Amino acid sequence: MSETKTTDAEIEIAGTGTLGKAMAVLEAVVTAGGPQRFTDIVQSVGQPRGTVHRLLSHLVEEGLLVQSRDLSYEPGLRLLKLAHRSWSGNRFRDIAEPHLLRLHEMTGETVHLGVLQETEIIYVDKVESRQTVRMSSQIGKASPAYCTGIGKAALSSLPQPELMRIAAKMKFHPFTAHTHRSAAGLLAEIDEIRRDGHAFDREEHEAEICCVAAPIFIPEHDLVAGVSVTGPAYRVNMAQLAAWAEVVRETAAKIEEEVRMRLGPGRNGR
Amino acid sequence: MSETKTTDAEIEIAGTGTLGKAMAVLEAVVTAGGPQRFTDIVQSVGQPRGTVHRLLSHLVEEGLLVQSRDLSYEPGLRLLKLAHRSWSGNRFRDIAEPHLLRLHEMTGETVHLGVLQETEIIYVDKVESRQTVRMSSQIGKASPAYCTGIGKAALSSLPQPELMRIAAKMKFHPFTAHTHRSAAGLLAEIDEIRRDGHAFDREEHEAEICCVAAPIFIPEHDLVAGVSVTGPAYRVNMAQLAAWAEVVRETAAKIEEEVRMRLGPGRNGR
DNA sequence: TTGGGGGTTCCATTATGTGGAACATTGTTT
DNA sequence: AAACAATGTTCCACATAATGGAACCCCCAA
Repeated sequence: MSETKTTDAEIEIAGTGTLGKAMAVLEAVVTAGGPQRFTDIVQSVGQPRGTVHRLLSHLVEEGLLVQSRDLSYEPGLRLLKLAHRSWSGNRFRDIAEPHLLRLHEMTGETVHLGVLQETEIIYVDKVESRQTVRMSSQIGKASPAYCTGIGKAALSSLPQPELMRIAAKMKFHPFTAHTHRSAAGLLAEIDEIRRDGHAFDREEHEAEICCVAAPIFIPEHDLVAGVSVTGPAYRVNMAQLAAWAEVVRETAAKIEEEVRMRLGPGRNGR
Repeated sequence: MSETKTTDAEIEIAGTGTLGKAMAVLEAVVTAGGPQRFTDIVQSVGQPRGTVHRLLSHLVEEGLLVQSRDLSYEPGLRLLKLAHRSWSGNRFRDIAEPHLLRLHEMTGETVHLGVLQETEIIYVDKVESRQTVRMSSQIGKASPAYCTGIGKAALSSLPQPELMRIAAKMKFHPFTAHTHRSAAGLLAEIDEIRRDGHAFDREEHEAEICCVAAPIFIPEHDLVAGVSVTGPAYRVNMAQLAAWAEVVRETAAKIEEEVRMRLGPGRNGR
């Protein structure tokens, strides 16, 4: 009933019934990055005050948010707990882990594992080089696909129509002087990446940060991902990155193979 | 109405209306630690098939779960993304971080920051010693309070009635030969911890793993937490831990102070 | 062909969520 | 001190959206 209406008006921000609204509120608070007061929240999600208030109290009861003494709302610990369990139970990450460690040993630099999710890639694991200032966990961080090594590598393994669909949704924010400004440039580079089997990030997302990445593509499990080796430009120049390209490709291939082997084909033909 | 029934049978797992049920389903899948089939899930949450099925599809639409080709359900990446943002926007962790790094430099061993949540402590940050096998993220992990250094330290800062309330809810699982088997022993130790200002974990949770911890108590923000230095028993003996006790206490004190300063009093009197 | 164990869909019923408006509280202005 | 504004909370008539038992549809094995 809810869908037969074919309402063409309020598409987009609808969200799935009640759960959707609750998640929108949760997202609003979490994304804000600081304590949010009731009125702030009402504004960011465009819902009536009464509704938002009830949703908030439900979220608090569930431990997804906490309300502090000054009445503002912040993320609760339930989210961390859930995420930890979902992360440590993730088979893909688990299979990839030893390969990431090996790649780290070979290169001495930071190694990332990321999964493509529409237009962005989400980091699911990381092996750190020494003492990077920011210590653990980029885990869960989302970055745009078009300006990261893993992102471009992952995109390159998609079938062309799918690539085009996703590219059409991208917004090309110019993070640095080297960031792609439009789909055209990206798509051209993707052709090269398909030919080479690996992608570079030449300070496209963050200045002074470069990487080489290779795609991991397992369509049977709807998994489009990638591995990368990242380092500061002053330490790893392009020649160095190019020299690592092969081991990165090999690592990706091994992960791909092992995932295929251990996870088997999704038994349902399509 | 669902509660006025006073059904004494399926108490417990009620949950706040629709959101609560959805979270129960989510929790069931995430906790299982592997792909869950529809029937499994129906069993673990005691809800009718129709209901569970709808909840699952909503959770999938929201990206909290994904359904794989073989029809089984697994955690989706939305959870990681949310958790990352909530973690990196966490002021307490942010304030504590430099102190943790300093403590790590002084001791050379792994440093943890954990928050008490009823009967368990949840790790919110970690500075790793070298290459521990398990790399990043214990972050989000929950461990029982009664057998961890941070847990006992945190408990020791609670007012007695609150301590008793929580102690009454504990289930004393004997992880090792040194684990407290009952509240009595724990409470006695807590008295000592109150006197000393620090707590030890003498292989009570995991064999061969010891730690010293000190409490961080900020009632104005309902924050009961702790810091610890952890190491393998063969490398850090009790004498070593005792020697570190003071810097651990100092670190805790500094974090406490800085949090008070930067977060201010919760402006509402009570 | 029959039986059984999944998973999915239907749909009448009503419990649940909805949201506008009144209310309470605190801080600011005249 | 009275009027005002801004913010959070509560109420409640209303209808939307969740409910859950039953029918349905596979695929597989006896």
